[in-house]
Amino acid sequence: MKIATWNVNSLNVRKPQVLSWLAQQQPAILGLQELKQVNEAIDNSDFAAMGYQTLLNGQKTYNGVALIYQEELGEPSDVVCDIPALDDPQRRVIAATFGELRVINAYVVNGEAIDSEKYQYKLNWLEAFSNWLALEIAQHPNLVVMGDFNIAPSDADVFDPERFKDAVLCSPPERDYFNRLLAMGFTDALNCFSNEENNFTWWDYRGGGYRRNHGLRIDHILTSPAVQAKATACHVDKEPRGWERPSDHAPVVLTLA
DNA sequence: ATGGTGGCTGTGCCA
Repeated sequence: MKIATWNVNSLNVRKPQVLSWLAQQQPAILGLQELKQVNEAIDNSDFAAMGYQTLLNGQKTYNGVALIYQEELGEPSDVVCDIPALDDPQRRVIAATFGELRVINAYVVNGEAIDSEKYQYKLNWLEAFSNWLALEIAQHPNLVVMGDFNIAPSDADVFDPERFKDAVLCSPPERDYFNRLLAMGFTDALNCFSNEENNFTWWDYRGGGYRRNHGLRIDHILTSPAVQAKATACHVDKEPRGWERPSDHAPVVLTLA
């Protein structure tokens, strides 16, 4: 059983690629970020024809997240589209329970630059997000938290650490929030299974980032201990990043026994 | 080289 996350940077543009990738990889659950569409603009029948159902939390132009899941998983329960205790008009989270498995899919704030207001919004957002995850991991032994975290956890996750030193995506306060999640008992699944250097998930469109492998590892899958015990692999699927008109992110895939 | 590209909007914003 595979669980995956992918920032598609517009579902409208990337939907054919998402459908191709679903057919190729057959994940049980796929978390998408940056739909950039409202729910009403998304035609679920394309997914249904392939045996997938959708849970959508869309937004016009920016943000927007979804969970795409195999219909044989049955009806999900406890669907949540907002972080409790955070008044946030931006559509950045969607969570649901599939049988015994709780899944949270998130598009963390980018933050732009550490001297910007958006960076403060990011830290406030991460505070509420981490508080919520502490409650969730206490309630759900089988929990997966995945998505675009917009945090490179360590210098090994950055193609040029000097260039990104103390910059947004890499600053100590952001990394502190990521480490806070690990301290709660989550495992960084990709980091656990792959010791490869340069295991990047995002490459800037600008400056030939992908061609030069100027990437960062900012998309993650975090597993609770009971889920991690069932995990047999976790990897970045770089193939779609090389397709025509790609997203700037590659999918990350967790395999469970 | 303080740039570059891409998506969506609306003549800029966001990543």
